[in-house]
Amino acid sequence: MAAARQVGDVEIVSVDAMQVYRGMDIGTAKPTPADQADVRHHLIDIVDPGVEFAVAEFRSAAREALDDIARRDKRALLVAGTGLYHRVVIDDIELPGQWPDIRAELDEDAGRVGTPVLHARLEALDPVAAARMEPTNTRRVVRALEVCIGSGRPFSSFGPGLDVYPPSPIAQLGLRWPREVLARRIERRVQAMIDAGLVGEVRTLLERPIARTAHQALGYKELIDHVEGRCTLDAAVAAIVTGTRQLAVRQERWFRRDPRVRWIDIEADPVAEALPAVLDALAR
RNA sequence: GGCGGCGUGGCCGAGUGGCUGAGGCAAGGGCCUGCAAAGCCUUUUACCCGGGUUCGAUUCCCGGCGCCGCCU
Repeated sequence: MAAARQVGDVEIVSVDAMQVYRGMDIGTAKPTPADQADVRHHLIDIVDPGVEFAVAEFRSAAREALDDIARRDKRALLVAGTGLYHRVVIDDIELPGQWPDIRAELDEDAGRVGTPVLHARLEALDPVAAARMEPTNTRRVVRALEVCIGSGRPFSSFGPGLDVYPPSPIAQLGLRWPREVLARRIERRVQAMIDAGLVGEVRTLLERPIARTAHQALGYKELIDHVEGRCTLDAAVAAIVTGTRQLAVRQERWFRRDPRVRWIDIEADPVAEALPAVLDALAR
């Protein structure tokens, strides 16, 4: 926000798997209405929580937003929380497509015979892909098989893979906090969300159907458990805090692998400490 | 004061006279091509203290300390 305000012709693009959902405001730490009125934001509130929404849909929406911004001679400042979504937006990753029937069958098989058996099947169809995943990782094994069977091509033949980082005109900055500081900030942030009425937001959300992706959002799934009587509020809050801490570590690890990211170690004030680098990147 | 129970790694929690120590959580390290705020892999750390029995005790006995429950 500080950078966008200062520069003027910049619009913010949220690259976040959960801020896309309407009605999930407090728990996803969405920019306030005031902030959104001040600087134009994209990809926030674009879909109903009842809708199944995933990386492919996100990418098309992101492309449209970026085109729109370019057409109006503005510049985009992407703010990323979701590593996979971010990658797919900036790097032209080939997404193989979906075969729901095959997938449903595979999911059922996984439950019945166990994922390692499916992994063995994958090994026969696509040894390269099989070697790249743990035999127990149901999600990945099922998806790889779904693509092999559905497309008739090995899963590993799609695109160069996420581990290749081609040169990009997009400057990437990563802000990094010391773990202990981060832990304390997360505790405060979660408490602030509760104080701001997150439980009520969850109750409202539950009045209508929620699709899988929205349902598993950190801060929401725990509070749904509480609201539906499966745990105390304190337990839910504690789970959100540790879950957020773990997410932050996973995010850092994900982005750390991208050699194109330039890291800025924050000591106390992210705005003061990162703003020069952001402005510098925008100046190019 | 009496009686009973308990005391295991950062936390919860099984268990055993030796075959080197279930599991879960947390923490550390890592993975990731359509659920990604999700999913998965991996690593580290013990048996309250003192004495005794025994070839050998975290496990049995005695004492101490601490905690919990019941009684007075």
